Amino acid sequence: MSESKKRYTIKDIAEQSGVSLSTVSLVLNDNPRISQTTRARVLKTIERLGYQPNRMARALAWRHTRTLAVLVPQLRHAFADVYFGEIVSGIYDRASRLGYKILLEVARNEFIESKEYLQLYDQKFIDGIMFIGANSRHRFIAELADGTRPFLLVNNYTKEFDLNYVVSNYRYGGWQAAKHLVRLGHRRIGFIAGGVAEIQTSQDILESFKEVLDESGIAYDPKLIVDGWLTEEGGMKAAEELLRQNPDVTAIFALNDKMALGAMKKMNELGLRVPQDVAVVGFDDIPQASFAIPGLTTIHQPLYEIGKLACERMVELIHGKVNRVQEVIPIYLTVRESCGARLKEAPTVKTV
Amino acid sequence: MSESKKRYTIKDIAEQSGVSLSTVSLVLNDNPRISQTTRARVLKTIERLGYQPNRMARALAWRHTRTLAVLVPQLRHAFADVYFGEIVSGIYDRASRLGYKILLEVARNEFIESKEYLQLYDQKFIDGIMFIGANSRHRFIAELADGTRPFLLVNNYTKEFDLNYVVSNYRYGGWQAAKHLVRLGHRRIGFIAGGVAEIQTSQDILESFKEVLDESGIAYDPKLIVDGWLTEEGGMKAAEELLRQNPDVTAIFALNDKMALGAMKKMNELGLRVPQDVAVVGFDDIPQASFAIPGLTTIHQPLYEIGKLACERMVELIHGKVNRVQEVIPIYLTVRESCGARLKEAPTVKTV
DNA sequence: CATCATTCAGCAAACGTTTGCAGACCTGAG
DNA sequence: CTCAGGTCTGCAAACGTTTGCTGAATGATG
Repeated sequence: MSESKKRYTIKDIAEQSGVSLSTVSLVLNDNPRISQTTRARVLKTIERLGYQPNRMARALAWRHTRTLAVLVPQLRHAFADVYFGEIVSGIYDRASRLGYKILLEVARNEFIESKEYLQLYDQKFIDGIMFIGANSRHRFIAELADGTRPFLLVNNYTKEFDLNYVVSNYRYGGWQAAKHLVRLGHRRIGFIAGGVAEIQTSQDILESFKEVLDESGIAYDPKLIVDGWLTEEGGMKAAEELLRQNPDVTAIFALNDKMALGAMKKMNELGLRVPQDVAVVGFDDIPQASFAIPGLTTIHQPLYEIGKLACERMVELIHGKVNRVQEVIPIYLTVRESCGARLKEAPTVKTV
Repeated sequence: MSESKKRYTIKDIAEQSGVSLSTVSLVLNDNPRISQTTRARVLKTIERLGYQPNRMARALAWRHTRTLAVLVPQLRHAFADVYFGEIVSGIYDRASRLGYKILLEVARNEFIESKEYLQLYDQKFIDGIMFIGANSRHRFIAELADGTRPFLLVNNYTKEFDLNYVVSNYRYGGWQAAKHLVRLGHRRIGFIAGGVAEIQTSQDILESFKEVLDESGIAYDPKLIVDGWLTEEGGMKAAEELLRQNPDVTAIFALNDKMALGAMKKMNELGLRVPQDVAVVGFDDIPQASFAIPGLTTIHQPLYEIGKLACERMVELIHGKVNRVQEVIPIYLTVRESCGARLKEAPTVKTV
C-alpha cells in the first residue's frame, strides 16, 4: 500500500507561513481582525499544501456539525420508495447548497427504545432531525416538542403535539380528487385507505372524501372502504375485495398512487378495463403515475420542493432565525386517462 | 424555550463515581484492565446520569468516525430512483447493524472539481466511500485506486483502474434475456441502449446481446439499436423511433426496466399490444416491473442484497481484513407476461 | 513629545475523548 | 521481613480546532 501523504494540520500552516496557530484559524473563519496581507499569505500556504481543516476537531470546538439526519419509518426497503426518495432528493439538494451534510436514519424499534434519536443530538453528531412519514405510533416525538432540539416533520403533521412541520394541504387534495369523480357522475366510489388510524394526513384524505359525498348527497357506505396498507400488493388485494363485495362500484379512489397502481393491475387481471369499467384516481403523483397504462389521474404533490423547503426551514430553526414552522402547501389534481374524464365538465380542476 | 438539561461529560462520570477520567474511558471501551467492581460502579453512574460519549471527541481521538459515504451520480432526483434506492436500503441496513452511519453524497461537478471526495476522507469525516452508478466520465476515481482510502464500486466496475467492486454478472444476465427472445422465435429484436459509451455494465449487456445474435445466426443490424438514456421518457422516444424505422420488429430488449416500461407506454399509445404485437424484456427487476400491465419479463438483480454485501465488504476493507474485493454475483431471468413466453420452449431459464 | 486609539497577532485555555507509561497496592514465596 | 510479580488505576500528553484576553506596534492628536 502506498505510503499515504502526510496530512497537514493547522500547525503546519502556521509554521510555514510564519504566523501563530490562532491566526490561521482566524483566517479560516474569515475573521476581519486579520489584515489582508497576512490573510493572503496564509491562504497561499493553505492552497500550496492543499490543507483541509479537520471537521471533527472543528465540530468539537464549535459544538455543532452542520449535518442533518433524515429519519424515515421502518418499512421494507424504505429508501427504495419514490415517495421518500423524492423528498430526500429535495432535502439533499438544498442541504448541500447550505453546506450541510445528510445522514440517513430509520426509526427502527431499537432506534427508538435506546433513545438513539436523543443520542444523535447529545453525542453532538447532528444538528437537527427531519422526520418523513411519522405516524401516531411514534410516541417518542413528543419528547422533541419542547423545541430544545431542532426537529421537523416533513409532509406530515400531528394535532397531538406542537411540532414543526411542512405539509401539503391533504384535505384540499382529497377534496379535489373526490369531487372529480363525483362530477364525472360516479356515485358508488370505492375508497382504498391506508394508515388511516395512525397517520393524520391519511385521515384528512378520508375525511375530505366523506365531506364530498355529503356535499353531493351521496350516502356514505362503510362497505366501500377497504385498507390497502399503502402498498401495491395491498392495493391489489383491496381492489379485489372491493369489487367482489360491491360489483356496482364504478370508481376507485386510492389514498396513494402505489395502491392505485396495484388496483389497476388487479382489475387488468380480472378483465376489467380502466377507465371504461372502473375509473381510478390516486394521490401523490409519483413518476410512475404518468407511465402507467392508462396514465393515472392523481393529486400532484411537489415532493421534491417540499423537501427543499423543509430543509431550508430546518436550517433556519437551527440558526434560531425562527422558532416555529408550520407551513401548508397547496396541491392540485393532475388529470390523465384513468378516469376517462370528460374534461369540459370538470372546469375547476387544474390540469398540469 | 426550556432550559436544556446539562450534558454530562466523562469528567462528571469520573467525579461521581470517584475514579479518574481514564478509568471511565477504559470502561467505555471495554478495556479488560479495569476490574469488574470498578467497571460496575462506573457503569452504574453512566446509567444513572444517562451519559452519552461525545462522538466528535471520540472521532477526533480515534481518527475515524464509523460513517460511510454513499455516492451517487448527478441525475434528476437521484434518490428517487428505485434502482439506487434498493441498493441504498441494503447498504443502510447492513451498516446500521455494523454500527456505521450513512452519509449521502452526489457526484456533482463541484463535488469533483473541488476534490470534495478527498476532503471527506482527509477531513476525517468518513471512513470510506461506496459509489453507486459510476461511469467513465468520473475520472476522479482513478485517484482512489491506490488503496490508500477505502473505496468501493457498487454494482459496477471498470477495466481501466484496479478498484474494489461488487457487481452483478451483467454479461450473463444480458445473455439470458436475449436468448429468451431468440428462443421464442424473434429474429428482429430492437435494443434500447443507455450509457453504453460510458458505463461498463451497459456495454456488457449490449455485447452479450450481440453474442446471442451471433450464436443464433441472426445478422446484427445497427439500425435496431437506439439510445433511451436510461429513463422512461427516453424509453418512449426510443421505442417510437425504433418502431417507425423498423416496422418488422417483433421484440424489444431494453437495458433497464425504466426504459422497458417507457417503451410499453409508448406502444400502448401507438395501439400496439404487448406481448401479442411486440414482446418486451427489461433488466433490473425493479418493483414496478411486476405491477406493470402486462407484467414485465426481466433480469432480476438482487439489488438490496448487493447493497448489503457491498457494505459488508467495505467495512472489511476499512478494518484491513481484506485489501481487494472484486466480487461477481449471478443473476437470472424472471419470466412474466411481457414476452408471451411459451415457457415450455425455454427450458433452461430459471423462473422465479 | 507624550498620550491615546486603533489595528493586528499571539498565548493559552477550552472542546471531550483515548492511551502509553508509570506507579500504587496486594499477594505469596523465600 | 524483603522482594518479585501481578493486578489495577491515574497522570498527562495527545487529537486539531476555536476564541477570549492580552499586548505590541502603528499612526493620529493635542
